[in-house]
Amino acid sequence: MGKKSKAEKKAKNGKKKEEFTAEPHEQELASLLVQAARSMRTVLSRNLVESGLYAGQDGVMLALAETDGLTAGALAAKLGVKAPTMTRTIGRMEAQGFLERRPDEDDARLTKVYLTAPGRDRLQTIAEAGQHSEKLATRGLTEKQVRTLMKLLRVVDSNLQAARAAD
Amino acid sequence: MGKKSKAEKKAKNGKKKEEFTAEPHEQELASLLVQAARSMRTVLSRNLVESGLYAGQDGVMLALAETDGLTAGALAAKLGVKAPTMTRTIGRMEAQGFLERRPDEDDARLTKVYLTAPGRDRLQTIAEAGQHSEKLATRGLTEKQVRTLMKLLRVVDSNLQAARAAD
DNA sequence: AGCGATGATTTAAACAGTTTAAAGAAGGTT
DNA sequence: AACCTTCTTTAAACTGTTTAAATCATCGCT
Repeated sequence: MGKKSKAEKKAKNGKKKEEFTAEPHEQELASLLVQAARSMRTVLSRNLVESGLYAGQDGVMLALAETDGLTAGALAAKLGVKAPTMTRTIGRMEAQGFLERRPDEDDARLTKVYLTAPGRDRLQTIAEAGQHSEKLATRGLTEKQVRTLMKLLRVVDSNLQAARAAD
Repeated sequence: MGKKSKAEKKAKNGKKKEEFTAEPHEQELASLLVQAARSMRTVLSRNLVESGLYAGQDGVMLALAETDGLTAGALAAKLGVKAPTMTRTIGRMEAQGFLERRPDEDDARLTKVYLTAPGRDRLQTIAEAGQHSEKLATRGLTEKQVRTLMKLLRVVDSNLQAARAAD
């Protein structure tokens, strides 16, 4: 790959600043978690793209699959994002035809969100994409380790959401 | 909170679509991981903002703290993003004065990235922000559980990066 | 009944993060 | 010298995210 030949000539640099070079650097949980999730998003996206969704939208679909007719605010809270974020996401997904907004009949301040028939058709694909990603991600782990990981992640997520809430 | 009073009148809706309402929904690893990371990003951002950084930039700083003078490509690979993403991130951080680009002396195709003095000054703050976020995130977990979590996350990340690479 | 407070949603504006595809620049090879 | 390869950057097009302000409906109180 024609790079080694140059690497050797590199001893003359003379700009070493090792007084600040950190030790092998104990990797932090924060970076690690964010990075693992970045990888997951990418892989998941690749598996979701065939259904016309992006990673991040699947959470909305799954939440509605469980409880159809959630309000925008409830969805935002459930996914841990702010209301305007959810408004935009819902808007995009509505434009794609996966869900629809209907005002609540009793309290017109509320907007409830429902899966459309085409949206419901995607649920299976979404579930499969998630499972496939999970399979790739957990290669070499035992089922018990996977359960442990999920349990720990749930604790971490719950802790962090609590910390966020304490604004 | 004046919402309960309305919730009761809601039995008449008549638009139930329970034929598709999923069971309590076994939460997937994929969603869980992505969501936990979203929370982490938010909390970490809050702790980083005082140093003028955004979550995601800290990874670049830490990588350079360990090995100053990495190439743009090496940074991208290390953080698991594509080259143009890294170009943009580096550009922003250079504009903020935390790092600088210098062409390699021997191979002008290579751009090496170095921490500036102000950048190096931030390292301590960044480390503290990470530690603080970690502390919040792991409340109620034993040290051993945290180590387990990190070990499992490393496996997952490594698996996923391998899967991504197999383009 | 009307009016002001409350609450939910949306708009607007401003960033960061990401990707793919294409263009540029420099090296190495024949 | 011409060509192919490698690394970086540009360009274009998205999604995700936030804060602050605007909109609008309901609720509670006088």
